[in-house]
Amino acid sequence: MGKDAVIKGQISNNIRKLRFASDEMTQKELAAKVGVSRQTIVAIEKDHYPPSLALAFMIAHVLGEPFQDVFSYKPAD
Amino acid sequence: MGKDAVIKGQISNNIRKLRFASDEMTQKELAAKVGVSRQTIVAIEKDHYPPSLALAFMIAHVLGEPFQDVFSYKPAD
DNA sequence: ATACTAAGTCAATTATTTTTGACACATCAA
DNA sequence: TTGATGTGTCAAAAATAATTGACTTAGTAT
Repeated sequence: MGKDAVIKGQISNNIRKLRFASDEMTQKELAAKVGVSRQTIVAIEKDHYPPSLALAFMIAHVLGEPFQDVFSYKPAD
Repeated sequence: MGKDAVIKGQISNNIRKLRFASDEMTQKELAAKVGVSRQTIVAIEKDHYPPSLALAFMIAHVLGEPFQDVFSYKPAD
């Protein structure tokens, strides 16, 4: 019931950094390229909730970075 | 409306193989270790739907394999 | 034959992710 | 000032992931 999703372990991402590294790509452009709404990109960048696995893969692909350079996971235990 | 999820690009996984490689771990055991139901593991192994990003990370972690050795993505374009 | 384990399936429900549309705010250019 | 762009936020709805419980099938053991 919390506003933000709680995960076992912690997922983080570098989308924002990599977006700027990738010719200053805007949220809107990234959203269009991966086929989701701009709000979805905002939410993911700000860790309001994690992307689906498919979306995570597409984002890494569009940013031209290996998956593990975009998303990382730190186990709880 | 389709029974199985359709993704842009193709996600596949080696959970089943790695489960056996990991001391013949059963679906039930894997489910318990990652904290989901057995049916969820069945569904993911059989590609009925993809796991959430968090679950994907936890599965890789429990199987003791790098993420990219468990899940792979083949872009549509 | 009976029982147990592993795996698969189905339906119905709950939880989470994603969408749309609207609005706000700051920066920059005309 | 006016307009455009980039970002952030909210609420309601739609789509998808995950749950529970029940049932089936195959293999293997007692």
